[in-house]
Amino acid sequence: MKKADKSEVLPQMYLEQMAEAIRVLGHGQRLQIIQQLELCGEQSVTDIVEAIAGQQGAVSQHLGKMRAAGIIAARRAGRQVYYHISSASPVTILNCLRREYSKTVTKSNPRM
Amino acid sequence: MKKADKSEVLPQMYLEQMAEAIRVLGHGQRLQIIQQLELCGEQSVTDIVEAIAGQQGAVSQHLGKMRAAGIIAARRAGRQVYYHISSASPVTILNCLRREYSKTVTKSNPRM
DNA sequence: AGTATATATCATGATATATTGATATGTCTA
DNA sequence: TAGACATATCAATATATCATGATATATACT
Repeated sequence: MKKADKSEVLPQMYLEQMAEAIRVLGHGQRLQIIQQLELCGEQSVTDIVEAIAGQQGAVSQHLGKMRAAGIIAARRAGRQVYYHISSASPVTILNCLRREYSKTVTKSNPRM
Repeated sequence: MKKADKSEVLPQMYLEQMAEAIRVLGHGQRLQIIQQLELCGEQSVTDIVEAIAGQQGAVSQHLGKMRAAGIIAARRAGRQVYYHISSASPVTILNCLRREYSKTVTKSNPRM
């Protein structure tokens, strides 16, 4: 097992920003979108709307939020806008959680 | 439009639960706590309160939330309760983001 | 020009989460 | 037992996030 990289403790301000980034991923439908993009590489908004059976407006807002966070990026082709994952982190994080998830959920502990 | 291979895609319900788990980490002070525990291995509530300069009640609530999510665990010793990280995911996720963070932030793209 | 299509944005009510101060619970020690 | 200390919980309010329906913008086509 690899020894944790004890690189310095990050100052609270950075953690705040990281927390913000994490929160962007903390939404079921947004994870669905990430999964979809992971699977198909690139998809138009309409593709995504269909794939995850969402509402157009809502999906567009999710895409906007994730784009603002740098998680995904877009390219316009005619009237469609194609999105793709632009950062490794969501995939890494999802994989990490998929792994955690497959384990039996560890119970917490006795009441105190 | 590409047809999604549904077998590899996690069902929305799981994603919803994952999103919930992710959201627990999406909070600056909670990341501070994780970092502190990562650094010190085990700490009492008071230790943590001091280390991150938080309010006792708030810190206790954060700890409770993270414990409920299985991220950390606790052990009582006398009147203190010592917490430690009990799941790899927060560390993995934090490292992942630390890595992302060190890169120059990629700008998104033109207005559409 | 006008119409259809794709996407983005806005306004808002509903819900969730955070923050704070106060108090309750549990545990030790004199 | 009382009193101090450590932790947890509660209640009230503030703030953030979501979902929805409506509308705006951008592009293509005729």
